Amino acid sequence: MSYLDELNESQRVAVEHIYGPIMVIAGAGSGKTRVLTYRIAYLIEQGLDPFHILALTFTNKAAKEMTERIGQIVGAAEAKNISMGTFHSVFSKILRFNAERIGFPNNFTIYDTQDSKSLIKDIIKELNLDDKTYKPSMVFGRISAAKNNLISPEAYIANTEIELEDKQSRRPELGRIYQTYANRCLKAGAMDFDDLLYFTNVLLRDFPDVLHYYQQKFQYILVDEYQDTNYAQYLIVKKLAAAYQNICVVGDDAQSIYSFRGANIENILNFRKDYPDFALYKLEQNYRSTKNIVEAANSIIKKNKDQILKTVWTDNNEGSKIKVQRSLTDNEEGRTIAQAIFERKTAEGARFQDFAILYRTNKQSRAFEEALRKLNMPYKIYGGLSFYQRKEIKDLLAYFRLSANPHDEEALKRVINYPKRGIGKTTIENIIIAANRYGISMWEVISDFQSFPADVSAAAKAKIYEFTTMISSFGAELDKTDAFTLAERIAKSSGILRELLEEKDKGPEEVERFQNIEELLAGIQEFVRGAAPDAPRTLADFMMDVALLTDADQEKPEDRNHISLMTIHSSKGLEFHHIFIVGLEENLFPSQMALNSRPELEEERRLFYVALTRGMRSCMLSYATSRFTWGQSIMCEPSRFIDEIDPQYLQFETISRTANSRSLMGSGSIERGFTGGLNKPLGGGPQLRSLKEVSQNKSANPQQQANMASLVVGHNVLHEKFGKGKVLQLDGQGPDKKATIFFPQHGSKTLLLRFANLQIIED
DNA sequence: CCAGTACTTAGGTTG
DNA sequence: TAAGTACTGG
Repeated sequence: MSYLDELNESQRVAVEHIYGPIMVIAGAGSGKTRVLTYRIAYLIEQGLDPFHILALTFTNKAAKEMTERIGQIVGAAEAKNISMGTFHSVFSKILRFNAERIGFPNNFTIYDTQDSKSLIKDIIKELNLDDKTYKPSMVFGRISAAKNNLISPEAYIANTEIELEDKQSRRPELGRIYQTYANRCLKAGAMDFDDLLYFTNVLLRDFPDVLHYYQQKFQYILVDEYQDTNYAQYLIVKKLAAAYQNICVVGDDAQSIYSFRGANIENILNFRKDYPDFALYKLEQNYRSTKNIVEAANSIIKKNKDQILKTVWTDNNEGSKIKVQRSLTDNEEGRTIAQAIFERKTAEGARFQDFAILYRTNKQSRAFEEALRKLNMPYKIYGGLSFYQRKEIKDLLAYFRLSANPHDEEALKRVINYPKRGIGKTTIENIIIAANRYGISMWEVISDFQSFPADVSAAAKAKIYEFTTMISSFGAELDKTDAFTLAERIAKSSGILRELLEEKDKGPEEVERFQNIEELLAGIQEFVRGAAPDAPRTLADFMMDVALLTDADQEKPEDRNHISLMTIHSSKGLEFHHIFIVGLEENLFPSQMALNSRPELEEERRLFYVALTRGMRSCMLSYATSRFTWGQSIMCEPSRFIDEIDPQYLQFETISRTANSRSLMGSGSIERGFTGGLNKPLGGGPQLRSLKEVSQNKSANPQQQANMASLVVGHNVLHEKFGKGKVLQLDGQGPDKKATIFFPQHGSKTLLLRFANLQIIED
């Protein structure tokens, strides 16, 4: 089998060992995806029915990529039959098949986080609780944690330990909120993200025949990113694997970065207990990064106490050192990095997609966005507010949702008076009160005031009647009309399209909103077109997992020519030739909230490890000394993580040339040597001082080659003997790189940069 | 009931 | 800063 030759020894063993429980601990860049992919391909080539394979990934993107790669080996038709996807997407489908068993309609809605929080907020208000002690996001977090640990509302209330905990934090009503929330979701026929896992567990726990069915179906189970699974996920896998025990989990404890949403490293350790005769394989050879990057990353992860022993190494080149770049402000950081990318791209002929800017928080993207736009460089911001979370999209989707499931409370509240149709806040409140009193959904109240009297004026009732009639008429079309036709009709007759059309000439934002709606409709059209002619796709089909989609899923290969901007979290699993890890400041990265406990700080460190190991060839670390936060500029100290890297892998740059070079003797970037003494343990004050000393150190220790990497055609340079000149041409790579330079006094010269000792001059 | 305005308060990562 | 909320006057 040819593809097996592409594997190293440990990879190959992990692929060919197909029976029984196995765990693969895979270091960063060690070919983990390759092992998973080939393992599945191998299973199929051994004659195994793809229908019996369950492969769980962490992101939709990973699943899609894997399906494609497997398709290339065994054929797309076969690959399609594998149950592959995120926990959420795979099990939401299973839940739809079996929804009635657990009291849900099979067309249940999936509430996204926004929906959940908005409902919780309403509940807090309805229960007359103080919204400062009960902040929706905090309450949501508690409920989420409970579900991830499979604690039902009843169990939550009955649990004396939790009760005590909540009393001590002066939030004794959390249990009641949880119970109300769960009840309202049930009435609305809605599940939130955590419910998808929670109710899968309930389903497999309470219905042995269902469990048996899926145990037989999924005889071979693979789980990617096992270190990031939470208890609910762990238990699902454990139950499904119980019959055949053909389970393969792949993970890297050093890259566990999701404990905030319940991920549990214990799952890796538990594996040993659940399957005592398991086989353990370690993938330790890194194929992705330079020695410098691998070793720098090793030097930092070493500081963590909790980890499984492994030695990641590489055969790759030494590579250049990791540059540390200081800027004065966050905006200047943006310009500096944009400039650095521009220069490197020109010098090396790199492509835009070779670059990524990685940050801790989404809001940091702005400065880079602006700087890149000014330099006319294409970029794409991943994450942040996704397409499906935009207001106008959510509004239209709410109509779709209501058509499929009119009990969907959040959707109803969202659009019952949008566009404006004279149904006011009081009316809505009174409907909710009535619904709660009768223990039914809002929809049941408004569609039958006769049976369920509510304190609603006759005028309002008339308007509501129009509304319910409209929604019902949409609902009646669901099975008869294809998704696109119906979607378009809804957009029109709901009044949303008209509303947006009217506002269109107000400004560019309004235009964009309108275009977004058009884009959504176009997407639905494509969805319909992709269907087999005998099985037209309905809007309900489209809505099935739209809540689980993210923007990354839409990306097409042809529009990859851009610099990527994303959080480190979303960069997991990706790789780029050149990465820029920015905002390396205390209180930002590591995050302020993580400074209180060792485990949290270690998670931040793992996050930094993940960031570093995304880089294939080069890496730059950047920080600013001041940053705009909440409308004011605050001073920042460099992150402790910079100090924690063994300094032999680092190279310190001075202040960026964009804004400050002029004040520095009129000459551009000046390399300063690093004199050491930075490798002290934690503590901010002294760090800052020593970094300042470094940048003001006049006894230069030139690292000219690195500096010259940024040299581009058109630059003005200064030469010791020939004076000022202009770069006309660049040839050769690495140490052999040479430049043809025109010197007004001496004519054109071709010089090896290694020896030329040039300085770049601004303008 | 609605629209416009003044005021408050965030703070983080994802399916 | 920016978004979301509360209040006020029509």
